[in-house]
Amino acid sequence: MGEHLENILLSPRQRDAWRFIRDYIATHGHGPSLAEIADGLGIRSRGVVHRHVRALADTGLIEHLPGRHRGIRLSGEGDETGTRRAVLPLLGRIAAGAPIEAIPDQQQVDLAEFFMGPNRFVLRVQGESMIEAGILPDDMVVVERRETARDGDIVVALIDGQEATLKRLQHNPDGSVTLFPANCHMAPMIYPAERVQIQGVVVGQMRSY
Amino acid sequence: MGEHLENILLSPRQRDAWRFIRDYIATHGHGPSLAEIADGLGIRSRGVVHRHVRALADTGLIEHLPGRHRGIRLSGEGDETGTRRAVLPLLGRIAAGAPIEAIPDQQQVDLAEFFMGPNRFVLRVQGESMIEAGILPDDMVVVERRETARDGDIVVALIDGQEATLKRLQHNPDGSVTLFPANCHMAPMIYPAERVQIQGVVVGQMRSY
DNA sequence: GTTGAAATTTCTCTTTTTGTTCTCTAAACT
DNA sequence: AGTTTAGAGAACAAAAAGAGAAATTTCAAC
Repeated sequence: MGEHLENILLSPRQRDAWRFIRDYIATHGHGPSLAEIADGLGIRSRGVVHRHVRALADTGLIEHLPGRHRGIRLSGEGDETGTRRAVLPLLGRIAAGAPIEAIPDQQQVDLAEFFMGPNRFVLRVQGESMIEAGILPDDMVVVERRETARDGDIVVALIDGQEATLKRLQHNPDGSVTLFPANCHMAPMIYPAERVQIQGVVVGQMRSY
Repeated sequence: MGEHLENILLSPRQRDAWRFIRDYIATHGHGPSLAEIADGLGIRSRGVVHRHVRALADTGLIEHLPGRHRGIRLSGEGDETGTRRAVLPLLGRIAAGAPIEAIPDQQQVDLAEFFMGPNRFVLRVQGESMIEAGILPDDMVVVERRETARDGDIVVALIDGQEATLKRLQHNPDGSVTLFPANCHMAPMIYPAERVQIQGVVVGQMRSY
């Protein structure tokens, strides 16, 4: 266990950098250059990035080999005692015709990366209106709070300020909107735009058996 | 020591602030700034918020690192480094007929609790064989490695040691097993037990839009 | 090896954001 | 009366973040 990472607190920007570095290493297999981090974060100055990197190294989150090109590595953070890093190995594709043990090159799926984001929340689904979109009763949907959505998005819509439903959205040329259920036994509903208030857009879905 | 008496010690406005901070950290992964809290509570003065925050810190509900930007974190949470707690607020049930903001008393969904467990891994789904069970192509399924399963379980099955598929399992009286696709365009398949090797049971499913 | 592009480090300076400390006001409650 | 809770707003201090440039080192091609 070693180092206590207790009293550290990353600033938002440092967290951005840390996220970028993690993703970069996961994708490329080696560390990013300062310029690449800068580019990834929309920073124009490598000096700024260097400051962030050093801050991250101070916390122990990364290992920083000074002077080396791409001298950034992730430092021992995988192996805590089975606690709650929401990470599962990704073994590959099912129906691919290979025994599972045989699949090499394990990636990892980070549930946090998969689902977390600003202004997101979870709703439990009631009813079968989206069943043909693979959203079953009692599933959980991850919703990002937003007031507008694009055609085809699955949205949480509030009708007349009263009834909240999960439907697929489409704007009509005449200004009205149509809410499509994904269920052939239910009819689409057309409303004037004023009566429909978008509360969020579905960005994820999960189910536990 | 005797500080679990939160509800008694907090003034109404302090409780508002406490709730806001909790939700903010849950969704954003880092603490709010005083201005953001002020905005969230409809307060125009950061000084007022500062007073509330300090009161909350005195009760021990939050930890307040003085001077630091966004230096608020939930006490007892040593993490918040880069390993975001995979936690989202659960707002309630959709199709329940209430505006989302109105739902009180937020629970939290911990993605780790939801999906993590021993011997679990993730597979990306290929093909439409389980589409009527709400498992679509490119979904991820969480599989728990197991060699036996019960009737009705969705299993990862290896046939003749060659082809891995996702099907619903049923044992037949004669010792054979039937693998049911959840797709009316595909036929169930019956195999002698020796040809079918269970590799795991689906315990979860997730999708990202 | 030598060389030169690419990368890292170290500066200084500026801007933006945030936190802290005031004083003053007002309502609600004892 | 006095006390508690709450808010507004101003003024200042400090932290965080960025720009840009110069100096230095690494590293790979030659």
